[in-house]
Amino acid sequence: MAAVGAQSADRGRQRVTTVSDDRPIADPGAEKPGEKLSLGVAARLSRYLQVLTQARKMGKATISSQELADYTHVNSTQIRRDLSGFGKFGKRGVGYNVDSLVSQIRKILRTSGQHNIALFGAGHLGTAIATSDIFADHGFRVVAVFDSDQHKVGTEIGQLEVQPTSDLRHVIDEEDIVVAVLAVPASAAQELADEIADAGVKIIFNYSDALIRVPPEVTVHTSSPAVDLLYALYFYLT
Amino acid sequence: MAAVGAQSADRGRQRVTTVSDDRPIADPGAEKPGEKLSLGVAARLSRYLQVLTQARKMGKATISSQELADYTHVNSTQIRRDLSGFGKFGKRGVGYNVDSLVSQIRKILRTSGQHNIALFGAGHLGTAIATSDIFADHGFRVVAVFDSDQHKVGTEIGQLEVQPTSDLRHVIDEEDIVVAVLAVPASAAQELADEIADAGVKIIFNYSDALIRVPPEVTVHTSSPAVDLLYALYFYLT
DNA sequence: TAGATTGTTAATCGATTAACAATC
DNA sequence: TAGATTGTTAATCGATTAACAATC
Repeated sequence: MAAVGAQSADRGRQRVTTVSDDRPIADPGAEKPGEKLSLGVAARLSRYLQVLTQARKMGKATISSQELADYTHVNSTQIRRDLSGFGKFGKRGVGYNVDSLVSQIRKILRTSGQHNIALFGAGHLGTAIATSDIFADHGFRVVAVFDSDQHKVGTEIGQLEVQPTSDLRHVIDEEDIVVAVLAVPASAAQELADEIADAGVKIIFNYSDALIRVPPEVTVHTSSPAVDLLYALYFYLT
Repeated sequence: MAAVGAQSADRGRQRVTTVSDDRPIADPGAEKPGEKLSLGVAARLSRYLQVLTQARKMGKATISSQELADYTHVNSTQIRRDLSGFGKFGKRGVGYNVDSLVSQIRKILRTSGQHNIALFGAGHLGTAIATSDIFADHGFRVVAVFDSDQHKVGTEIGQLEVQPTSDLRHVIDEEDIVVAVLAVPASAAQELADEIADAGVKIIFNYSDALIRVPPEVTVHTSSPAVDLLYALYFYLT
């Protein structure tokens, strides 16, 4: 798993271990819609979703747990087990319908809706992000691009006009933005993160290599492709 | 967790549990240098390395397991446990020396050396990658940039001249390249991956949203920030 | 039907964590 | 010293997987 920087968000998720709990004992294997997923299950479901989305884009109608296993490197038994906890989504002898599995998993992850994101930094990386559809494919819409460079403010990226960073508070409020993507130099990251967190954003996706401190209610996910590579390399070298 | 193609790499690492084994009983907790790390341990060590590298860059001399836990969202006990399996790297009452922990983990992951990587695609994303030091900080050096667009060939990105994709075989051979980074459109990804795999590259880091099929000896890691976001969002929404 | 693939069980193994003595 | 933090234990919990009946 790409060390997804989201071991995070583990707070308040203590599992009930004592019997003194007053709720009925959960039917094992049948996940309750109200129950929180474990970190591992949520991570794997996300991963299935990634491959399914790609597969759908390429016109694939059905996919077997074995194919999914080939692409995700998750054991096929575990995939079937993960899915069967939420319903019987597959057809024996055939596999899973790609379209319907995508929407099932989205429902489980409660991310069926659209989410607005704000992008900070209109350099090469910011431009690449704003003009690609990697976010759009998963229900995220870049609704604002900010840059602190006066020369970039007012220029267009994709279909968006670059706005001055000083306007962030207003825009975040107006557009109901929960996610911010940071494509800025490391030197600017912490100060910007402070402002963004203060403006009410809950998830910061950090592409800089700065260590960012945020209040406990905010989650930072730092992208680090080089570390993912190190991890992959380890298994190649050994 | 980053599910890089290595679920299968877990073999031969069975813990000695019965006494009927003819080898001496392993000192539990002291990992053998010849033993392969489990997927989880390797992923977490990579993650520690990421934070440590950032911390070092910011001039931090020592770090406690609790601080590391705050940044990585891995339990502090587990961090100490992971590390103590390889030696006593910390100082009680003080913490871990950042510099020395970086080199210890690199040693454990066997990625202390320099690795040459080839970048495919000289668009915005490719340019962002080539001009950043995210890879350089972890011992990866971009030694070649390729693009199939004749207009881009010959131009300079960072300190590298863009080369025609048709030269890839020669360059990969010459420069001993094991890792390829794909920053190309999805439509070009599979064909390019075929050529790259055929030229002997073992790890492909895919930034496109194409599903890529490769021979078994090659590992594909597909970056998907949107899915990482979905995952983070799940824990925010619940 | 025959072949393929799911859904599920049962057993094992590894991950996780609280707690605390050791010690800087 | 007193406070802080590591290293380690012991117990529990969840993840993993082979195997196979069910069934499309």
